[in-house]
Amino acid sequence: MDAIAGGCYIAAMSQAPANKPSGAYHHGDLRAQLLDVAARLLREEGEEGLSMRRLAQELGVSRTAPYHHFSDKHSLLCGIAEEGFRRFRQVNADAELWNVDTFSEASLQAFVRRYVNFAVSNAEYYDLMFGGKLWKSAALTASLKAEAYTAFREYVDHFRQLQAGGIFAANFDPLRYAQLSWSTLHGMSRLLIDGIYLDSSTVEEMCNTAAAMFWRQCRPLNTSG
Amino acid sequence: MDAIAGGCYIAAMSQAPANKPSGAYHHGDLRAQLLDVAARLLREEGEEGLSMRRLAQELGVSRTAPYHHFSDKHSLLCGIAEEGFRRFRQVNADAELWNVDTFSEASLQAFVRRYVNFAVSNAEYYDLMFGGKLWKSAALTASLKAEAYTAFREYVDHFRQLQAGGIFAANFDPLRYAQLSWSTLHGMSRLLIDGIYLDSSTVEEMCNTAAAMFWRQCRPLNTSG
DNA sequence: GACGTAACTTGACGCTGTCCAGATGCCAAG
DNA sequence: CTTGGCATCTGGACAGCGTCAAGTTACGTC
Repeated sequence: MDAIAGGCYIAAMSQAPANKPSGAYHHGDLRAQLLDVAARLLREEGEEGLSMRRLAQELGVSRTAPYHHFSDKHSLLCGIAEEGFRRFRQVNADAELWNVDTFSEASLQAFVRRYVNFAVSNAEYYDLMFGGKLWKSAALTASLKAEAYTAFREYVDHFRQLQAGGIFAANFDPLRYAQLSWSTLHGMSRLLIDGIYLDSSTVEEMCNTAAAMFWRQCRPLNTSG
Repeated sequence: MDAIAGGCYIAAMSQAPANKPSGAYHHGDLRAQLLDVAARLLREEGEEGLSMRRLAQELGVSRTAPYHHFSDKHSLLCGIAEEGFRRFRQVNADAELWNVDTFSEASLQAFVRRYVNFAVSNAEYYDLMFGGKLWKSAALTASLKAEAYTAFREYVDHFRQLQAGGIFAANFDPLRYAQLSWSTLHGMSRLLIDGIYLDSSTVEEMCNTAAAMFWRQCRPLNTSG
């Protein structure tokens, strides 16, 4: 018992050691591992597969050890969501996609596919990032709130910049457009994740149809009234 | 105790008595009341406010009494969802809305508003009807499955009939269109319910924008290519 | 009045999140 | 080297959960 608990028997050095400001004491970066294993449990067995006790057991520590890194289960979930937003950045990140000069229906298509693909293949994060479980609780971690707002602001900003570039109709409202298109993306993702669209073979076609709809919606009308 | 539990002291006759095949024995239609109170608990305190034990206590019966009407908690939730679909019917029901001769952007507007309004003001039902909690479990009640598929088929059929009426573009795919528009409706509803769109004062405007987008999407293009 | 059966109760089991009081082991100051 | 402080970790305990098994009540029907 002493021999096991005593040393840093789990390699915490495989990644850059300067990455973790205060990890690697007894167990070796337990906090990061809690987040990882928790996400894995969520992915593999769903919401009910994750319990604080089992999480601890999975990592070979006592039931209450996780509480020294997360004040409660809610705060652990916030931590997972935060990690999700960190991964989510790359969906919005590709500057070329939102380039004013090259922006086209194909750009929208690529973006829609990216978004839905992220949501589906990171469902365990997506659920927490944009699900009522955390948001309805009204007690989001400050850092999580910041991540979330940043993500949405970036999304809206893309449309603002495109409009500033003059490629949208004059009465185009970037904020409204962002909300609406995000609703569609979110709805598609949710229905896919939740298994309500059983037939996921048509996902690509649906993404293209969505992109076509977005494209049509953001260009000037050909007829008036 | 005997006096209370003995008689049908709760009026089960206020509705048509033929409605319930096997209710009103000791407690007086416990099954229906379980569904009602469970929905109320969900509405008032969220998912975590509903437990089988508390539900029983709330109705003044023993912990396990509910298990004689629902085999487990999952099946109770299915029952609630089913009731939700029963209430949902009126959203799709208005035949005038889908009348081929009078169909217009205003019809879509009215429908979108109806859908979102139903979702938001029946959130406790909506969550179960279209949420992963039940659908991912892959063990839906047969009756619930039937209700759900009927609801979606009716929705798609509206668009099929409109296309048969010749008011859509020839290459218009009713199924794809139904999936996509439903995604948008579902996404808006979820974001509102989950408190991610904090500003619900712009809901009406968003609904109108969505209807405009749907309308634009289902009419023939003015330009080709 | 007797009986079958639906409705209900009580006790128990293992699980959960979390509080609490202590134990352990590292780092830095004396 | 010793000492103290502190982050980390531990085990016990408590209330609550879903649910199973066995027993009890009360009704409708013969």
